[in-house]
Amino acid sequence: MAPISLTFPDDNARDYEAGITPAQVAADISKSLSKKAISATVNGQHWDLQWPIDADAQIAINTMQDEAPALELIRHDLAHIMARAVQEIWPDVKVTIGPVIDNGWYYDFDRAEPFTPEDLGAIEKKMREIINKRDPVTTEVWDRDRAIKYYEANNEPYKVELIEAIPGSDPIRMYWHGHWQDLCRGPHLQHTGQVPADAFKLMSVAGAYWRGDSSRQMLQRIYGVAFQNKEALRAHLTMLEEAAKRDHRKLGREMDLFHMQEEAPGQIFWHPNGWTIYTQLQDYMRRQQRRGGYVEVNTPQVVDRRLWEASGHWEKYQEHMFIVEVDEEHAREKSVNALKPMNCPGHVQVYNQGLKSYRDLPLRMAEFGSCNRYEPSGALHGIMRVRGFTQDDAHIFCTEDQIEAETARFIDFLSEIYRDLGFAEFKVLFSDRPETRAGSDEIWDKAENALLTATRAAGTEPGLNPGEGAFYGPKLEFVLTDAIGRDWQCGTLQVDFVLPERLDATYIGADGDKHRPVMLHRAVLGSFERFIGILIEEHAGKLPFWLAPRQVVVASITSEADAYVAEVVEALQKAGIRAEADIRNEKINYKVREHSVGKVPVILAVGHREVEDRTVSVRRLGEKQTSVQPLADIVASLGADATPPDLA
RNA sequence: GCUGCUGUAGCUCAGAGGUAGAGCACUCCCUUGGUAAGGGAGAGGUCGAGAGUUCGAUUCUCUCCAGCAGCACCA
Repeated sequence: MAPISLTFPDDNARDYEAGITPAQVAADISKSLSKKAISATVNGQHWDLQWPIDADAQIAINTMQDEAPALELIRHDLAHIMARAVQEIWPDVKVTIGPVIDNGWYYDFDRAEPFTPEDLGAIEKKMREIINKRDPVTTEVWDRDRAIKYYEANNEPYKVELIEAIPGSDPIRMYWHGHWQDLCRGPHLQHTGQVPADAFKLMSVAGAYWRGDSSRQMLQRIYGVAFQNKEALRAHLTMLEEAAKRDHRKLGREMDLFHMQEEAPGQIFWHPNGWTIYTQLQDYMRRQQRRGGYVEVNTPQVVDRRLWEASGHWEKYQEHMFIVEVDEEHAREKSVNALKPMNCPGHVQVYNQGLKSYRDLPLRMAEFGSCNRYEPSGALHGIMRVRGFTQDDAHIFCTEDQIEAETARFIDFLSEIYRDLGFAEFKVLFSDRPETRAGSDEIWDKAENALLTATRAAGTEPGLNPGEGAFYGPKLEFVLTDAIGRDWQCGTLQVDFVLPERLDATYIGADGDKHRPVMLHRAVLGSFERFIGILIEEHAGKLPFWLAPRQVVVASITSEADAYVAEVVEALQKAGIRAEADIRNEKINYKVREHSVGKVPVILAVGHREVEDRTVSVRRLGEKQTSVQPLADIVASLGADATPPDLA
């Protein structure tokens, strides 16, 4: 074999025979490294200690001190160890796939009986036994037919299907954890004992479709989390507990913001407190939109099917629409209507009134559009995914040449609003052309380039969602994250070549001929409902002062202060502050606790001293310290705090 | 929509084949208390809905509805 040169992170190089494995390299360096090694990084690629190296390369030997490879291996080996444990307990269970995910892994199984929470305990116990056995991990590359025959003989049809899907040029890699075998691309640890036995936990079982296809077998997926040590696991579990306290459904109850009930699934009963947030946000958005060059319109809720047929919704979206048929006896006309699931067709109707000139473009038409969509029952989630919601929707009618400038303008617009609302960071995703689509490649090129160029010009490199664009055009998604790390699309910008055509929108160009405008569908918040949900979770209920539904509670310490409490409340209200009195016959401790739990940002306590001095004792949410201030001062400073960011 | 789990007082939850309990919240009384729960009394439930088994069902079975987790969906 020809010698090869391996270069280490310290830039020293050593010569080895081609085909040498990192395990041998580690052994060559030192006995202790050989024991501690978990994997290698070869030319930037994560490399199993058993894989041969055939050419000159950069190499680093990883140990448990190297966080990224360590975590990947711990989680990946645990996926295999869990699958082995399951098959040792229930030999007839069929195994499928088990990848590493954020914080842990999952593995999908085909088993007739459901896994119970008690089963999870039994599996965990078995996993620890396997870890304690310190079984060696070994790997071989097999011939494709041999691997298929092997799995057919072992009655593992899912593995056969996986192999059939592996491209012909790729090796079929087999792994063994002790006697237990799995198809896997690797890499893995040296032996099961390298996995920390006290730093993982099985979390839950849920259904998952085989290969993510809802027309296929539903499997049982077991989720686990794992870390490098017990402390990190504990920290993660604590974080989950803390996140649960920020859940908008819980805070919505505690802060008396809204409720939902069986009779109206996926729809929200807003309480006075919640509706205050909603209207504050809407007022703010309305001001921003005016400033941003939008005109505001409003369009009908219940619309004859003819329009939905023309727009294409009847064909493509009907299963998500609430269809309204009036009882024939009462119907004036026997039409079939649908509640609008989107505002776009309505906006085109407004656009189509009167001839438009190229001088009218870009025309930015906004609506706080109430939409109803029959979302699948399993998709509903608090106020974040609902069946009745209001979008801060707008459609920009423009020419192809204006797409880029309008996109840039929109990203600026959205960024400022997100910043005002406390979201300095957000993800941007770019979805390009799907396989089935309308419009020529030429026009797609143009639209995709416009979106990308404008996004990059705004200083953001979007993530790519390949092939996930709508059939009518590419899109940008602006994604925010909830308390437990689930992503929610809020803002969006979508180019649409199709709807103007279908609904015959035109403008007269400088040449005197009719032309088709392009439509940009765009939303900043997405929907008020979802955005408020995110806002609550982001702030753990402690909303910025200007959005807080109850900004100030003035609490009496003694009933002799009642008259002064009323005076303070009135002064605050005159300054535009949402203030209320609490003169109940309760101790100040009780009142402070109750309003703190209710996330009221400022509590003003008044007793004899304050009445005497015409002051208030100020306590801000989350602070133990109080300060005494003259009434006039606090009215002025809270009045300033209450000013929305765009008016400050 | 699919898989699994759950549904008892306004909230958080306990309970059992013989028609229900706690804490908090609520109402009243006592208490006027200085920054996260003062004391006492009282009221409050068709045990998610319907059907079946049973002498008897809130408890067991089935169907439906809703919620939760995940998957699929998300113009």
